[in-house]
Amino acid sequence: MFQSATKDKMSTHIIRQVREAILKGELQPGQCLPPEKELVTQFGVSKHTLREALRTLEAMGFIEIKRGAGGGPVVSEVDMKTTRDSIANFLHFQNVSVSSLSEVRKILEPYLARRAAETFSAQEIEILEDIDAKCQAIFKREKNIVGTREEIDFHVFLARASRNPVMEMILDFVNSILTDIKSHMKPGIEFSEHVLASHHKVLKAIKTGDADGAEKAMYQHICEVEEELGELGEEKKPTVNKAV
Amino acid sequence: MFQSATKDKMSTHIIRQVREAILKGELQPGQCLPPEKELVTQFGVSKHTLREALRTLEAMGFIEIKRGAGGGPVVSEVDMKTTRDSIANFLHFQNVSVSSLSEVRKILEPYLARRAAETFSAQEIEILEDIDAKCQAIFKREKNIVGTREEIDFHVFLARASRNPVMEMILDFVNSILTDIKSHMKPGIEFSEHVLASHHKVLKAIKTGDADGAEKAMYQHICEVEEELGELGEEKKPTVNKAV
DNA sequence: TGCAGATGTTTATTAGAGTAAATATATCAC
DNA sequence: GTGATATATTTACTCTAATAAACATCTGCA
Repeated sequence: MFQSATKDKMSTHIIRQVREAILKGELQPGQCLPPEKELVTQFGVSKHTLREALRTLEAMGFIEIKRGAGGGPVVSEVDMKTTRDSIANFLHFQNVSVSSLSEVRKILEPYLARRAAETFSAQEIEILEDIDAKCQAIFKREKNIVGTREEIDFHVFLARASRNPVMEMILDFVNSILTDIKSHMKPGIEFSEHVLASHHKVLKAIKTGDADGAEKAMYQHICEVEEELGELGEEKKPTVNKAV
Repeated sequence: MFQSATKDKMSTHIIRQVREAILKGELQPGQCLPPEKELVTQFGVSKHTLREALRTLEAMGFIEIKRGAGGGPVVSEVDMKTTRDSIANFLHFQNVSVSSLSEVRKILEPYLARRAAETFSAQEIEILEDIDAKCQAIFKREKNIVGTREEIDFHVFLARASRNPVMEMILDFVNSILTDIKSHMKPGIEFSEHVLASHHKVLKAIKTGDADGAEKAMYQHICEVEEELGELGEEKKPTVNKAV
């Protein structure tokens, strides 16, 4: 009914103003904000207060701060990494498990594989083959692909090709968190072998336009991963990643 | 290969330490951290530096800070609100649209409706009826249910009942963002009427254990919403929410 | 008992000064 | 001129010290 009369903190005002300016498009990603010294006078607050506000905006992913001449706060798009970390932190406090992640995968990914088989252009197939080749190369070198970005990319690319940013984001964080759990379980060499073989089966079906085959192969791949990880003992929470 | 030799900022060290302590469970949600004064001596940094670190941890959702006697930093679970905002901010910079959100819904929600019809207990059905009743009550009062939490709850509860935190989170943010877009489009009274009628159809199928019916009704509901919003003109980005 | 005020604790904000890092610019050798 | 090196400048980062505001609790008076 009435507006709350509680005086917010000064830094909150600053955060809100900058945030809204960015979301409204008045401040575009890439654009520089004035340096501390000037912002202090513009907002009429002390350096300390201003810096706290900038720190918060930085944590939210709205700005990056560079030092040195020509540096200062720069507006940036909120990126997947910031968001992924937030999701991972949230799920850490829920009972996220391999099976809960796998359930989501089993619904979404076969759908995406089918779509890929039906709609992929020659170029898209080439990219997917590239990703697959990179995985193979890593495996030859390291005898392990668990925990690499490339392993995830195979799945995320199917989502990216759908041109649906929501789908892509979901695939990204589900696979990232799952991979994080995996790498703590330290599966053996045969696990990576199975993954590569499955990817290959999916890829082949997509290449030949075999929608049913792609859907089935993907479903089976996810089930296999879930089972093999289940055998590897009790599931651990996604633990501390490097992010700060 | 070698560890990066770049000196991180002092506040980064503090953030990492506290964050890891919380993720490892050494610091439990609800637990109080020592007041600024003591943290300053424990970390051996100035008050300013410490406060910046606390501000960042606050933005990440790991702590809350209360002022006054007995106040201070309190460890808290990273909650859905923090995470939802982060996702909304991220998707703001992608081309999220009603159709991209609807595509995800069309895959996940019919599945959940089917599952509900197959497995819901009498108690769970009662809760769902309660939510539905609340929606009806709001509609009678306001002639509009768009933008209310109750509208979302109907969908999120189906996910919550699946006991899959990942699923629940996805349903929460997809429906929250969609509702945010909706409320900016200001659909008329008949839109709310259609939504309520559709919810009722889904509810009825779940109550009678009609899995096929529930699945189909939910799918149709989502398509209907997508179409009606499509007619309402070009889609707008999810705009500024109140969060700070 | 119950209310008003005093007291102590803790965060919020300010001011000012000095340090360290990154960049830009000028200088010098060739 | 070109390239490398030194210098200067810009900018964020850190620290100290002190005041103001919020909050909880205790105290004393009616």
